[in-house]
Amino acid sequence: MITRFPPEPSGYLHIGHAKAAIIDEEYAKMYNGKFILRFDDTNPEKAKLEFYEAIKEDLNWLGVKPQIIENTSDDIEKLYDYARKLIEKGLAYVCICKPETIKSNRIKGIECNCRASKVEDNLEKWEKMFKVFSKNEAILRFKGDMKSLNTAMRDPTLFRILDIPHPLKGYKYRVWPTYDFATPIKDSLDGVTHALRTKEYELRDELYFSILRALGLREPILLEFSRLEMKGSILSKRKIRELIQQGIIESWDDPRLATLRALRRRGYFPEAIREFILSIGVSKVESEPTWDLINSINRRIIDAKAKRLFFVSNPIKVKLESFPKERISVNYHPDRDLGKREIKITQNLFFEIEDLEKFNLDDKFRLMGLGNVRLIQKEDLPIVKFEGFELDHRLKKIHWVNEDSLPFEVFVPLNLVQDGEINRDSLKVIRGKVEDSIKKLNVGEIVQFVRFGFCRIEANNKAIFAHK
RNA sequence: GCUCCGGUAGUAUAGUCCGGCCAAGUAUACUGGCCUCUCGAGCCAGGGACCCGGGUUCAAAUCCCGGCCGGAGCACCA
Repeated sequence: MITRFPPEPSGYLHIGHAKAAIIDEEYAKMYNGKFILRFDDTNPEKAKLEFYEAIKEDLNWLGVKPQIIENTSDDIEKLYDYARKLIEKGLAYVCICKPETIKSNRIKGIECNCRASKVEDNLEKWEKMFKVFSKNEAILRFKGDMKSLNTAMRDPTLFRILDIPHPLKGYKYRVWPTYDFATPIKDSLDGVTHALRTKEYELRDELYFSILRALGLREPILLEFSRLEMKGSILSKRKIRELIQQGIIESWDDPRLATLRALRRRGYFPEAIREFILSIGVSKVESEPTWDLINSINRRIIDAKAKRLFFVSNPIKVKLESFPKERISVNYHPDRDLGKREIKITQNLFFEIEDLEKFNLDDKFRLMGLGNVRLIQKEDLPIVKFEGFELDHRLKKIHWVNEDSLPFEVFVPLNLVQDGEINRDSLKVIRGKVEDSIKKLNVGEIVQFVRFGFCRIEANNKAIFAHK
């Protein structure tokens, strides 16, 4: 079994691409086959050099490892040969009608005069496409069926003229094949046995096989699956570009997006993405999974690895009285041995104001890792008095930081789409103080801020929230 | 509009091809309880679904017909 993942190098990969790539790879693995990464770079107007590398990087991070990496643009000459064969067989013709005419004829199901021209004329015009004609003056079309109910069969375009440099080939070619022509031939030539693609291509199956049959080439098995949508997210390249232009989001790795780069920034593990994709499966059912599904998988994976740290939002200064020790030692994890950190007990501590407000004067509660305290003054500078170390499960427990704690920001991505509308306020910034042991951790580490959630450290003063 | 493809709990899926073991399994979410130095994890329990209508059959989530709803395609993009 040989499968292939054919992204166009015109943007960053998102979780929808991950679905295709992972399914392709898993199928090949299951049958001890091969998996090909093919850059579908037949449109020099869209392909950009940076994306070839970016896509490889992202796939590598995802843990998807192709055995073969190739570009459709490496085989343009072969595709020219097949085009010529088709013309010689009278199965393709050069159309010199105006684009508008072609369009309206297609809608009406009318054949144009070019379709009736002789093979020799077509061959001559085909040659002229390389030198004489310019863009929009001539295209090579497949002789399908202008009356077919399947509009993909109404003499689709096989080659068009594009006078723009290609990121890999420069000005070497100006006649470029379309997806509809390049894909079946490449698949067949590459030995692809099972070509998987998303549902919106279903109507093109007939064309795919017609081209292969016309050329006498081996026919792979075509399989389609539904496109992945995520609740509250935007995957469309076009729409993301608009959002960036409008300044609503910052970049392609904005944590509100579902690009692989964004997921990585938030602390999603590749294993979680894979498990999630496999749980979704390959059916044609249109579904819109919620983030809960992937979050719970990711949580299971990172729960064991994430150090627990105290981050206090909306801090309020509170005086601590009668504490007998100068420093305490607190484990990084409740049940895994991830080490511990020393915390200096300063005269004043900081609590979350929301926590403090819930307590009444004389209430007893516990400062996690430190001990039990009683609130003996609530106004002005609140004061708590130490009352002992012994654990009492009935006591409410809160987290806290000391005076050496550092200013810190957590970026919390919310749904970018809410009730069908773009939510402009979808990136919440929560400011607060974090214990200074954050300095010992590395950028990229996943932590759990106690009673807050899992976050990935982005800098020594900033983290991005993944999920609860 | 025409054509094609879908429709199982709130969400995502298993089961549909080859009808019976499905008074429908699992995950997630939710609710309650236990446990816990986190609002995290873990454990236990609970409610919750076969789009509708006909037909075939001893038997239908599964096969057939009709309808309804949803999505996609109709480019010199992929």
